[in-house]
Amino acid sequence: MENYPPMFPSSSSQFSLMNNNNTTHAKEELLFQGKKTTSNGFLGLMASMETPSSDMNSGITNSMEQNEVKSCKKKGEKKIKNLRYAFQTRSQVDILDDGYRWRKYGQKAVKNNKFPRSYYRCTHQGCNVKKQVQRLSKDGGVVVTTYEGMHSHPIENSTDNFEHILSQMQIYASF
DNA sequence: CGTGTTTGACCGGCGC
DNA sequence: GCGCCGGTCAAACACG
Repeated sequence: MENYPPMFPSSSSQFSLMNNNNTTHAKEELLFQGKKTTSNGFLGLMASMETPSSDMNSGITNSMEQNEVKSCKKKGEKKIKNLRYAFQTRSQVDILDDGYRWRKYGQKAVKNNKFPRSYYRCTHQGCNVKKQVQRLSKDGGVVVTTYEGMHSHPIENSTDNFEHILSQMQIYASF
């Protein structure tokens, strides 16, 4: 997996948290102050995608953050440079179906959090996109979804995936 | 029968 | 070196 075109328009709003004094739990804190650039209409999209999921929950606090994880494994540089996208969504359900098919492969309890974290992986062959879903112990209504990697294949489920919604939104927004 | 979930074991990195 | 901790594996299980 090299540089596939990311499915999220992610150009300018990029800040890396690797230089900060991130202790272990500072990473979760950073998710809250993700800069939302008004340029991409993506956040609005995310807002719209969680509404039809199950529970119109009206309060939307999602932030997005991307950091390229390079060179954090051993010494020097690293072969796999993963892109990580962390979303924070206010929803009652953990499963935010984005149109891809995910297989759960693990669940662990994290410290400083009473809710477990779930690990998912894309079921396409050759597609190593992973995501992990976690919710905050402080506010159980907030779900943090972290995508890792980029999909190298089209979306399978053509019905009500959010990219489909996005394309329609773009069509409508062009008027 | 195929596909996805559950869940304890396992493993590697890191701090002490 | 050891133990903790976060991430992954895989066998058993559930469900259509």
